[in-house]
Amino acid sequence: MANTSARMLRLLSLLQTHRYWPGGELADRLEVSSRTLRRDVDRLRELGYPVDASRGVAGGYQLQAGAAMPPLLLDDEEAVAIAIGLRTAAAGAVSGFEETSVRALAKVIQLLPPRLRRRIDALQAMTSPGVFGGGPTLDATALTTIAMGCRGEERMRFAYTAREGEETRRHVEPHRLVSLGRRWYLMAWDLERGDWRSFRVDRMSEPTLTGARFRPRDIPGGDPVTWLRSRIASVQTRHEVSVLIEAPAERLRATVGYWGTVEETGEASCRLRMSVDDLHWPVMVLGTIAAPFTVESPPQLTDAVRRAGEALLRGIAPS
Amino acid sequence: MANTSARMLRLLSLLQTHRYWPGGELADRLEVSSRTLRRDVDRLRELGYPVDASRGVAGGYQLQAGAAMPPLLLDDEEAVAIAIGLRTAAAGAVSGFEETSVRALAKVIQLLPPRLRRRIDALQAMTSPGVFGGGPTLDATALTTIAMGCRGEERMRFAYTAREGEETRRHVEPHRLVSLGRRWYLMAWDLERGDWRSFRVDRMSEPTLTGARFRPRDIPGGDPVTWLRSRIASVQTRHEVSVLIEAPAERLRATVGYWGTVEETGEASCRLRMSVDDLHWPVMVLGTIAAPFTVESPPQLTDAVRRAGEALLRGIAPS
DNA sequence: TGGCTTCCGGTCATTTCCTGGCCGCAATCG
DNA sequence: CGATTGCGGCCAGGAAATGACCGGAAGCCA
Repeated sequence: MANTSARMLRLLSLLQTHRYWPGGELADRLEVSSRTLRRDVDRLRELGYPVDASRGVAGGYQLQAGAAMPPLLLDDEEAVAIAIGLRTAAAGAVSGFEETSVRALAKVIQLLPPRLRRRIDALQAMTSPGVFGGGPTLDATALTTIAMGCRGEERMRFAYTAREGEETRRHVEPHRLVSLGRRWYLMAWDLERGDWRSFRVDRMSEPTLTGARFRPRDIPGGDPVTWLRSRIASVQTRHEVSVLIEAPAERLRATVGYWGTVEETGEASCRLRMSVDDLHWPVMVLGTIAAPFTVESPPQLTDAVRRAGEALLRGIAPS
Repeated sequence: MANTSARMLRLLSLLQTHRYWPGGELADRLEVSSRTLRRDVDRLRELGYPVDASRGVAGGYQLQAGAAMPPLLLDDEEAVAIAIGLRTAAAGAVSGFEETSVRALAKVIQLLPPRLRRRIDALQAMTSPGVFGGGPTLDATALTTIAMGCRGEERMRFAYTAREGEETRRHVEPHRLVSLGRRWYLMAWDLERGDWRSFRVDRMSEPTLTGARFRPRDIPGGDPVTWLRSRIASVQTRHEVSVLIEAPAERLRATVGYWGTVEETGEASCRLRMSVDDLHWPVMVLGTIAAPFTVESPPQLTDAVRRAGEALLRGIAPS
């Protein structure tokens, strides 16, 4: 019953946009009798989406949060907002959520009407490259293309610039996209070489889906992340930063927020700990709080602080 | 037909997770004959969701992007990722999208099963407070609550600390949430005062929905943004930053990305322009690039640079 | 080229269930 | 107390969904 299904979706959509709807109005909009509307509401409830009803003079229906996420019916604006949000999250704005975001993004992008997709691509430049991002700027479109390949089990072609600089053309079955350190890696079965390979996404160019599907192979060892770690020579150097600061912990927390932990060490002093790839970041924090501090570790941070401080003072010196 | 509708949703869900599905498998999962499956696919097409079918030995069905966004059927992970992404976007990670993101977020949050909502709340602290955020930390939960009030046309109560510091309790009909400058404002009809009022969200505390609905009133002048602008005395002071830097434009672009514009002024020099609320940000850029520079404007930036530079050097001096 | 797989859509008999109308009932508000 | 609004049982007519069967077409492979 195409009619019924469509009507149910419209009903869901209505219930999702406004919070309350009087039954009469819903029945009106859906062009059914109020008896049928009641039955539709029942059907939604049977599907597990709790529709709350209140009686009385200002009664109405309301969709509540239930055990499962109902199908999200989005208008253009919302769809774009979601895509944009996922893209910034995928770009590393919320650490730990890069992979999940990319997967969700691939799904959304794939379903997004072309006109909306264009709107999002037009904002391409806005995907601020990680803000002092450790790595090179990453093309969000490429990332989603690859994610779509993994999701859809579809073969891909791309050009790859190896570490040594030579460029090769590849034809692979993409399996997993993994974010390690600050970099994205694709784990794939190389069709020409007949073996598993890992590729750094920032070294791939023009990834395209060929449209040919494949049956996923068993991943050696079962876990792509451990497999990747074992393959990747260049382990990201991370710095464990620890600095004593003579300022109340409160003030510091307001500045660094999530990006570090602040322990109170005294009434007006605290220790800041961060784990970063790039020392610029703690340097900036220190430059901002304008309070006396002592670097505990790592030693390189002292150098970085000195360089930044000198660079700043040199800039304002009359030249 | 609860059965049919539910099946259509399941079909949509299946088509959204993997990219290709052989017809037989779909029919199997949905426990219908393959003829019925074909009819279901047709129904989806009639609803405007283009389902692509390919024949031949590895044929199958595939949901394509169409004219309208299909109902998104999300699993837990995806729903959380979307909520997280929207929250960071609402917090200002993508300028210009704050309001849209908040609206979409309100919708998602409202439908999110409690267990997922808890997961997101647990990440509350991660909404890094704007990264040196110009304003005070904003409670994302409060923001969503207010947005839900606007969306659902539901009255709200909250405590409000006026500029002068006195705290009052308010009872309002929330109409619009607007992000102006770096601040959020609620435009609402104050029930006790019987007039329109604007409230700064960061001055509201414990906003709660009362559950009572209201009919939206006509907004004076029609446009909430112009209305708000006319009411708000405190225009956010923005700094127009301009700095000459002796480094290739390329290098700078990689650092500042979207957050500023870089003009080439010579082979190895360029001008950086930014428009910011908070001078810490350009200071950090300057400290990072480690290249000679000259501040053109604003004058306050010179002071800020000096303060930061001195603070940094003082910190590493043996004390 | 032939064979295999897979999707396509027409037809038909059967069964399901959707719909609207009618009713008495219950909850809520003023 | 009365008005409003949702709730759900019952009924009858009719629409539609389903499964089975079919010949056909398109793509892939040897």
